Amino acid sequence: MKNQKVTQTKKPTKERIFEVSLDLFSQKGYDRVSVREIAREVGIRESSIYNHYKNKEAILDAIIDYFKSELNQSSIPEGEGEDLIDKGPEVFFNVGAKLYIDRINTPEMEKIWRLISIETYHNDKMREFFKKELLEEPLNVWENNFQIMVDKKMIKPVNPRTLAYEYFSFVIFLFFEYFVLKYDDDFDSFMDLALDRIKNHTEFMLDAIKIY
Amino acid sequence: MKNQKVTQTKKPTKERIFEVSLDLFSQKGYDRVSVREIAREVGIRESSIYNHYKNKEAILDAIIDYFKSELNQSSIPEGEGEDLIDKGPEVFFNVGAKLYIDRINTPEMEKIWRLISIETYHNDKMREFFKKELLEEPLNVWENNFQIMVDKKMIKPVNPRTLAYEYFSFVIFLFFEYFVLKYDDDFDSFMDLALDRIKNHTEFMLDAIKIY
DNA sequence: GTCTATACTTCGATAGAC
DNA sequence: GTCTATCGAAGTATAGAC
Repeated sequence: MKNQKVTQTKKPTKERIFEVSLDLFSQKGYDRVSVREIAREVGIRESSIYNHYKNKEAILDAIIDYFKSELNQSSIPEGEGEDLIDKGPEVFFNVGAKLYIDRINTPEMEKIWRLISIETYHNDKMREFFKKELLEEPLNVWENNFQIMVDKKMIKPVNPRTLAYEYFSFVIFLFFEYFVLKYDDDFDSFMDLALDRIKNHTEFMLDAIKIY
Repeated sequence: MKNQKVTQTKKPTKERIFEVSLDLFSQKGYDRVSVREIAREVGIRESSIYNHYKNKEAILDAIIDYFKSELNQSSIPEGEGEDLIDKGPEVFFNVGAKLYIDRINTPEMEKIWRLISIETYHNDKMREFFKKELLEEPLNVWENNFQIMVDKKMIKPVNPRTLAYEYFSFVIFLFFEYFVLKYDDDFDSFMDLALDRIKNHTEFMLDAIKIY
């Protein structure tokens, strides 16, 4: 409280650099944002940036680290998956959808998703992260779940890997459509746009695989 | 023949600039390729580039123009769509899949697809092109086709827009996976990778909507 | 921890000789 | 149509005073 006498709640400079960088990176991409620009927006000189971050890339790394830690917090608790499956495919699909949406729930996370979408295209580190953590790992989880459902005869005996692709490719498509194609068109959040579409998708899939 | 006396078939400089630029752009993205680099690869000085193209962006425009003209050549002849539908959903899906694959059949087209995938992220012109020509238009075509099939009671009465999304989101996903995530991993062509996957996808969809 | 000043690099593009 | 030479703008980063 000592340094915040009046109305102004002054954030540490390092935090302001983080926020401004995220804003700019997510709008224009890492390459198209200069250190000068960040400094100007923060209200300091470029050279001062280097008192807080080793270099420009270190800012990006900090953002991704933040993203990873947030992602871990919203993941499924170990072992709870199978209990959920027993409640039937409907429930499982709904919880699954909610899980994705929860990971994009704040403005910060939405910006970082956008940033990752951009940088996946020309940043090797980012592409590997996307491939492993955001694509292969979820695909494996879904395949495993479908396998269990098939084994328990809760759904038709379709190849679980195929089902995983059928389910998840639509999710990736939604991300692509929202974070790449529509990002500047309007300011609806991902949630508003995605909920109905995911509902249609899960209903279609349920109809396709449920046992009457 | 006058200038090609010996073994060397010398392409015009303008063509070589086109080819080299496409190579480099598709590997590294437009921004990360310099005019100097193009010139070096072609074997001339940077200033000579400007005798053939007004500026760097004009090279990119030429590539996209080439892409558009190639795309038009491989599209469905007007009016042939409905005849095809009458042959049943199986045939229609197969022809549809072949249509996509035909558009990526040459190394040049594959490179341009990759380039478009990259530039869609930060080039406004490119993004609009992708949205209209490569996303919305095909979605509308598929929706229309599904509508006809529903009307003719060839498939179950599912919302045709939903079906269009279900079908097409998988295709977009394949593109994304191949042109963005896997591009440097191996050198299989898109065709080799996609054929089986598309087959699984169309079989799943057929099973989901066909009337027994 | 912020500033001024500056080093160093790379970029797209042009002028003008040949 | 190619070359040499060069410009101006913009980028990242560092040194050192305060």
